[in-house]
Parts: sequence; structure tokens; C-alpha cells
Amino acid sequence: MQRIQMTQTYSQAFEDYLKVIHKLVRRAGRATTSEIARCLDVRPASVTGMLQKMAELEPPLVSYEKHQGAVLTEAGEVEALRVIRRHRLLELFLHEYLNYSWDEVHEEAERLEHVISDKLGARIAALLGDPDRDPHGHPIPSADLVLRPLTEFPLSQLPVGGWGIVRRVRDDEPAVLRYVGRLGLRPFAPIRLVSHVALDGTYHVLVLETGETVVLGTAVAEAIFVDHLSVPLMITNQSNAEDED
Amino acid sequence: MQRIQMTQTYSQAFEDYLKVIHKLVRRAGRATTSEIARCLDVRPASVTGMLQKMAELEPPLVSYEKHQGAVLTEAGEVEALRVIRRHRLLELFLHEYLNYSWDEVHEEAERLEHVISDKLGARIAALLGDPDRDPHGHPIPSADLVLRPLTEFPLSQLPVGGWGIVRRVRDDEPAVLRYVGRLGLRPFAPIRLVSHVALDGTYHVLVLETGETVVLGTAVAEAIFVDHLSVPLMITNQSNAEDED
DNA sequence: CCTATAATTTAGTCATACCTAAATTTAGAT
DNA sequence: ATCTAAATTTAGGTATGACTAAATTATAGG
Repeated sequence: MQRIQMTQTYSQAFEDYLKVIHKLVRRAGRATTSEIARCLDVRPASVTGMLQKMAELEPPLVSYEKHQGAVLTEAGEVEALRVIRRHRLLELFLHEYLNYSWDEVHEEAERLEHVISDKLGARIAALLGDPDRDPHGHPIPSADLVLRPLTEFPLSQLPVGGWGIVRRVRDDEPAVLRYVGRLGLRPFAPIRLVSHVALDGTYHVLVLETGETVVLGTAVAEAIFVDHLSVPLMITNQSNAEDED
Repeated sequence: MQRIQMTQTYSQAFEDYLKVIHKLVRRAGRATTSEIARCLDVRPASVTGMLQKMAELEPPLVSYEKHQGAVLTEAGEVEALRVIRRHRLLELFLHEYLNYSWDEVHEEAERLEHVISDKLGARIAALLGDPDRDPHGHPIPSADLVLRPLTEFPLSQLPVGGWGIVRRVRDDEPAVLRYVGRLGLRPFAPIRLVSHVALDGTYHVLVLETGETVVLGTAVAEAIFVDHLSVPLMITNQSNAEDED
């Protein structure tokens, strides 16, 4: 009465590579050896070795040619999305049920994502009501592994004077998350880019909900992703829609 | 602002060895190479190698001499109890919050116990109200790693005619757990050993709560642990304290 | 077009944790 | 006390997935 593992399972290392390659391919069309190495904090030579292995599995997880970087195959995409789904479900679960703040969830989920069964993933998803966003606003792939396409772009690319709504914040820097959270820059927060000082690379941002204008450096302004918001008034309070700093 | 891991951390393999050695030492005073091998489903030669490594760590986790088996050192005991606490907290958590039945929790906890942080362990313990039993009745080491001493003994050792109360059931055989659970033999269930048929090794057991007398084979009777119960009446319902089958 | 630099790959190591086969030690039966 | 069977250890090997150093390929500037 041994339980059979229906689903092929890959090493933690492979799962980490798949996640990173998925991210880099989304961002740039392909994942280069050195970018993967940087993301995983390993040496490029190690990445070359792993890409060769992943490309020679049956089925292959990546399509890889020497010096050309890698992209995910169909099978690789599926596996990557499975890991990403587990990760984001776990983040939300830790946040909702175990009192984790949004800067703490990532690190714990990084380890748990590799060991939870499909059953546990499904139970967590059910408990959370089949959610589609993690605490940082990242989309959670659906149970059938469809990932909502991303429309948002870095706050740093908002036109000066333009309104936006925060959609997500990069989750891999706890310090950034704590800082940004304290400023009220959380998913769904309406904001306006008041000005950009090219001299020192700062962005002056009005946070509608607090009425405060905050000043962000480039690193932070590039870690916050927003959508355009044409009519800011629809949201909320009285008269500060035209406040100036 | 890197987070420092205050607590020394050991490989999953070491943690598994520590758990098994802890169990065997409790049971028999020391853990032999072949018993460890059987429990972990590895070859004795592999165990020898691991015992040598664990004995030469600083601090050593086991005290080991050739051909004499191993016992845990103070440090090994602490680590073993930490893993056991995580395992049992996880089992109860899965049972209470994620709809796992008592035969499902062990397998999932086996993997999770190696990756959850102290923080997550503490949050789970708090949520559960600092429990002292897992779903199978095994004691959970306290936060300061004290393990309640065991008084219970196998049902098979109950004197014929004697009353007992189920304290715990071995958790590593899902089929046994499902079977035993269906019979009502769960922790705190009062029972009476009606008779033992030496011929075929069966035990006839009255389950007070259901009024049924069930027949158990040796394997099952040795997987159920009970304490003596002098006065069965204290517990519950009307007239079946002296029911006979 | 050619060269310097950056990116990548190859070749060879290492640690972990398992394995098999063979040698050795222990322990029980006569 | 001895011999045999069981338990244990040693020796040598494998797969993973990292590393370094050296060789190779790609690319951008002149």
C-alpha cells in the first residue's frame, strides 16, 4: 500500500534553477549563464554544468546551446510554475495564518517550497480561498498553472506628474520591504510621481492614503511596480488629489 | 543586515540519524548499527560511516565505539529533541489546521521538520497553545526540550482481564493507523484486554466507547501503547463497564 | 578587420551520503 | 575453548552539485 508519487520530482537545486530561469526569461527573453549565477549566488561554471544536465534530462527542462543562454522547455515551464505557485501560496499562508510580516515570508517559503506535497499545496490553496496574489502582489499561478500576464512596470518609469497604483514590490530584500511598507507603498496603494530629480536619482512620490510625499532612491523606485491610474479620485479621500509637496 | 542563524544547523541526514538513535536508545539503551540501518532503510556500512562522522564533529553528536553501537551525547540529545519537537508540532498543526487525518500527517512532517525555522516552529506552537501531544499521542518535547517520560507499554503486555487507556499509537504505518482509528482505538480510549489467544497471537479487546470487542493481531497489539486503568467506570457511559462480547 | 575584455565553457577537485564487496570482530553453540 | 554465523567495519566506488584555474568564444571599440 505504498503511496506512489504521481508527479516527477526534481532536486531542490533544479527547482531553484527553474525559478530563476523563469524570472530571467520573462524579463529578458533568455537567461544567461552569468545572470543565473548572480541570482543563485553560485559560480558561472556551476551554472554551465547544471544547464547541460537540465538540457539532457528526459524530458529536457531547458533548451540550451553553448554561449547562447537558456530558455525553459514546456516541461521546464510547468515545473517552474509549480514551484512558483508553492512559493507564493506559502508566503500568503505564512502571512495570513502565522503572523509573518511581508518581509519575513520569502525566506521561510524559499525552504518550504521544495518539500511540500501537492496535497499540502492544495489544502493551503483551499484554506486561502484559491488566492491569486501573494503578500507582495506577485501573481500566484492558478492550479492549472496559468500565470496572469504582468502589466505593471517600475515606479521609476512612471511619467512625472502621473498617477499610478502599486501592484507589487520585489520580495527578495527584507530591508526594502520593511522600508517600503512603512511608507505605505503596499499593493493597491494609489500614488503620484510628483517629481524626479535626475541629479541624485531620487523620486518624489505622493502616497495618496497618507497624504505624505516620500523620497525614494533609484533602487527602491525600481523595486516597486505600478500600473497607470488615470483617475485617482475614484479611490478615496477628500481634497488631497491635487496636493503639491 | 544579514540575518544570523543563531543555532547550529545539521544536514537532513544527520537529523534523521539523530531521531532514530534517540528512539533506539530510549528503547534499548543503545543504538546498534544494524538497527539504525533498518530504521533508515540504508545499508549498515553507510551507518558506520555516518556514526564515525557524527562522533568526530565538534561538539560530537554521538558517543561511538567500534562494534559497540552509539548513544547520543548531550549535544546530540538536544538536536534530536529539537527535530522531534518540530516533527510533532507539525503533525498536530497539519491535523488541526489543514485537515490531515492522523495517518497522513507523519509523511508530510518527515519532510517539513528539516526545513522550518525556529521562528515558524514557535509560531505554530503558539497557535496550537503549546501542546504536549501529537495526534498519535506521542509527547511533544517542551520548548526547553524536556520530554515527558513514558509510562505506557504495548497493549500486548496488558494482563488478560485488565483495563487500560490508550495513550499512543505508532505513527509510521499509515495502514495501521487507519485500521486502528476505525476501531476507535485512539488516545484516551479506555479498553479492556478480554483475552489473548496464544495459538494465533490474537488479542481480544473491548473498546469501551463503542462497546465492541475487536480482535487484533500481534503487530497491531504491539503498535498500541496503553497505561493501566484501575477503575474504568470513572470515564463514561451507563452500563457497559461489564459488557462481555 | 582586429584585438582586448568580458562571458562562457572545460577540466579537474571536493564534500556529502549513499552503495557493494571483502575483511574483521563478536557472540552463541557445542 | 573453539568454531561458525551474524554483525560490523574497511576499502573503494557512484551521483550531486558545488568549486578553481585554464582555455575558449563572443563582442565591442578602434
